[in-house]
Amino acid sequence: MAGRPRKTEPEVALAAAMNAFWAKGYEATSMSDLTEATGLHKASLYQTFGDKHQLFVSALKLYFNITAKAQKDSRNGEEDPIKAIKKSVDTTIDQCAGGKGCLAVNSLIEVAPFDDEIDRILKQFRQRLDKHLARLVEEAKEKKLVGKSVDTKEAVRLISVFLHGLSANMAAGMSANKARTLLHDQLDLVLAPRNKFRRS
Amino acid sequence: MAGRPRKTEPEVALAAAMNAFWAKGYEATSMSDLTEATGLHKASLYQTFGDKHQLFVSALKLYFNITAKAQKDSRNGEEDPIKAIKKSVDTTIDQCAGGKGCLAVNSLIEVAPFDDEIDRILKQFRQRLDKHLARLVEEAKEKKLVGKSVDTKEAVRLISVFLHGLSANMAAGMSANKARTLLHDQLDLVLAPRNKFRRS
DNA sequence: AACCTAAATTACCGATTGGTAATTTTGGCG
DNA sequence: CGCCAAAATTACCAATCGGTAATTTAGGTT
Repeated sequence: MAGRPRKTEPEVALAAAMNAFWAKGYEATSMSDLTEATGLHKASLYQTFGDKHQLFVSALKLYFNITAKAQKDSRNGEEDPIKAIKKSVDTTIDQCAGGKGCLAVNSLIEVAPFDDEIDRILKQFRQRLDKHLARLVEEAKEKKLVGKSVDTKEAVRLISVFLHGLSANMAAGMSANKARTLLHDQLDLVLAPRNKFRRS
Repeated sequence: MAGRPRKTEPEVALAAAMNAFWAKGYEATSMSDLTEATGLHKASLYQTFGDKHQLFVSALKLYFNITAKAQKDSRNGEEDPIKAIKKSVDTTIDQCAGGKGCLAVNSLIEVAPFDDEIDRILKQFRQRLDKHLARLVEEAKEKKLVGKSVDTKEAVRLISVFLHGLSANMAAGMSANKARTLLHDQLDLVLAPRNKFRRS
């Protein structure tokens, strides 16, 4: 029934491939980069994961599962929703550290504009994270930790877009500490009670 | 003294090359894409601009000159520094419109991490734009249009990072209108008098 | 031990990549 | 006109790209 045993588990190889794409981007990561990263020969990669594009899709999905799990974990044992928000976004920052940025944001710029499937996946991913943040903001509003005047959707968007910007900067060398500092300032700004006096 | 007259001015070809890089990114833009875009044959491109990398450097520099000029123009005839800030960033948004994002931000993610020269150029570019914004914020503070408590450097960073995030989102389809709306909210937040009550 | 199955590996493919050398065309100028 | 310089063009290159077919190796099963 069983043939020759595999020397590398597909999950391990997929994680290695994900890291390769993460480090160099989709186009710049060649099949030979992937064989080197995974330890699998080219033909084995094709047999196990399909072509380069399918492998990238699988890698992206793995990235999302890892990210989603990290987000969930960051919530564990944290009652204060504000602190939960901070832990959540800090987790995101940590993921972007090391000059890599966020794989999702990198792909958003590099491949989503020319690839409908990737675009769909990334949109879905973004929506999931936004909803996660939105729930926390709503919770904070219910617990009066944040003013009613704060529009949840708007606040989430302002945070989300800011995170995209941080990822871009971290991909190009911004330190995790600086990113965290800026992010916390942004959170304070967005979640603070709004003053009603708007400039024209 | 003079040889055969050129049928395409180098500046025109360079602008076309810049648009090609802008539309597809550095890696994904092949020499044959560039010949098609510029109308010049491959060998002519090499003779005029050097290799692909040098051409990209020249294209980036052109992009910066165009951007700097647009920023300057947006200031003309505008007394109110706050309005000048809005016009300035709106100009940036307009430049990112059409699903292309900002060439500088795209390159920041795609090529800066692996290319010291590009990294240097982009850093310089960012600093220049930040200084431009900083001048306007300072001016606004002097004219009491913005509270003293606003830290100029910090405010500029918050705006700049946000712009990066918008560029990433616009590259993946966010409309210019939505981007403008978010950006204006961000400006209102950042430039509004800060409340001193910070959450822990 | 022989067999079967599936993973590993080798060898190969056409197309495209970035990049050059050699040649032809074109117009200004003496 | 005829020469010259520079742009245009053609033809070519090795290397690498993503992708496949054929073959070898290894281990569980009978």
